[in-house]
Amino acid sequence: MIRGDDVTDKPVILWFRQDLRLHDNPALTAAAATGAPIVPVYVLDQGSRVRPRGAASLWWLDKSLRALDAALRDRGSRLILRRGDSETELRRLMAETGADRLYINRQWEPDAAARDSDLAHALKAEGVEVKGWNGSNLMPPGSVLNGSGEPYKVFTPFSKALLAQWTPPPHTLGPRALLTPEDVASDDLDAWGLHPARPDWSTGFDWTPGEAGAISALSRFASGPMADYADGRDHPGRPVTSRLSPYLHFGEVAPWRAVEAARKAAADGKAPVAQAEKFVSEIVWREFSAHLLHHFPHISDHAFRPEYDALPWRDDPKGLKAWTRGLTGYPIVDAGMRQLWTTGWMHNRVRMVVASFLIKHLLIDWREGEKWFWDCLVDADLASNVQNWQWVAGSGADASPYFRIFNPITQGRKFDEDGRYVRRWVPELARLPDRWLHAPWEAPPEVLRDAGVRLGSNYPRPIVEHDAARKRALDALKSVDKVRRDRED
DNA sequence: TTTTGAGTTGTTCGA
DNA sequence: GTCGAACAACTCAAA
Repeated sequence: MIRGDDVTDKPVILWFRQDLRLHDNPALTAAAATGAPIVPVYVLDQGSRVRPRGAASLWWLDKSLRALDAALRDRGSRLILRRGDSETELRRLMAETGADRLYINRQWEPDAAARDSDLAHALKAEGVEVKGWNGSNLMPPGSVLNGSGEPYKVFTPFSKALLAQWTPPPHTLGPRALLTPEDVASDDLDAWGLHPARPDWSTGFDWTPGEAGAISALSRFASGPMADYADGRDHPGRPVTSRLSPYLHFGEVAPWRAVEAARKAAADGKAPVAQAEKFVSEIVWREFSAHLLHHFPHISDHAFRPEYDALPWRDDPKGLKAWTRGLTGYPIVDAGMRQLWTTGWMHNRVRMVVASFLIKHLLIDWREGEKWFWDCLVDADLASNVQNWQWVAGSGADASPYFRIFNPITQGRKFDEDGRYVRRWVPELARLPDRWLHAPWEAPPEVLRDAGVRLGSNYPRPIVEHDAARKRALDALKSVDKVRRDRED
């Protein structure tokens, strides 16, 4: 047989986006199976078609791209970096390399999906083969529907339906070797300046981005802390959460690997089934968020329940600033906001408390908080961020009822009962006895003095009073409820 | 079509 | 200190 100038020798472009891993990567597996040379590329596109990444997210991306490049080099390949408009850069790369195939793991966020769809149509019309796989979710968003063919709006039935339909995909190992053309130009990652300088605010970021870090975080979690997950996950001072969220966001581990690890730990007797399934349930919440954003794209910047967009939000720049800086005078809130700023992450329980405080105690639009989280979180994920903020606001699908207003004092006493969390992140209160730690303004003067706390001087007095703020929020939220009832009359 | 049961994470009040 | 009820009905999903 004469091969001649076989078209299969033209390279395949493997466009990495939120799938920065070599194992369990469907697009990579398919690309390797073609036997053709592969051009792995990441395009940094901070343009207008999708929401630009925030600063903490870019910090993570920087390290993750380095890890991916190193893993590819171990296999004789390397990561090609380009910056600019995705379509322009991919067309340029295809022209340079003669590639006529583009393989991707699909992105499900509506804006990214629309961009990809436009790109695929345009390229296909020019004879380019464009293929996509699902590499980021247990089930592709849009594929789980109720008996009437409608999207679920309640978590529990969604979860049951998803887990009933889902079957774990087989493992695929990353290829041992990848052939990549030598002469393809790449940007210099250092020149992208993704790591902060002047000042470097990331010195407290305690993370190992990349696939190896993801696998080790998962196995560490599954072999220990997961056994106490259902209860322990609520206590921010205990190291019981998986801390897998940024790895999942960037696709450094497939979510099905996390589910599999949980179930294997349960089968091996390392964790009770109920504890492992609680963790699986959190993975399914991630699915639910993606599913909701897919079906209801407007929720990225509007309430799922439209009447909530009419809430009489307060314009309060001083309150917002105090919240972002961790200077509200409520220790559990301040601890959370400082953990976020310092480490790029916040414990889930505390995320609810600080979100409830911003929305309900300060009556500030949830979108302000969502924006701040977007910029500060290494795990910033559009679907999850928006869904969770709307859950707290009460404006989302299957959301918290409007009269549920977290009491930051009670939450602190209940979930940070030994004060470990507050003392770590609000050191100026560290010497206060447990009894007063979550409400320092109630402490007798001599207790404050002995602990070195000077309210209004080295730690703020509460910027709002809980009872009054709670009543104000209830009134405002009732007015929303009235809007809805009036409209229905 | 109608009915029925259920619904992530809370707080406050009064007995 | 502990407990149940109220908060406020509503929407969803499935039988």
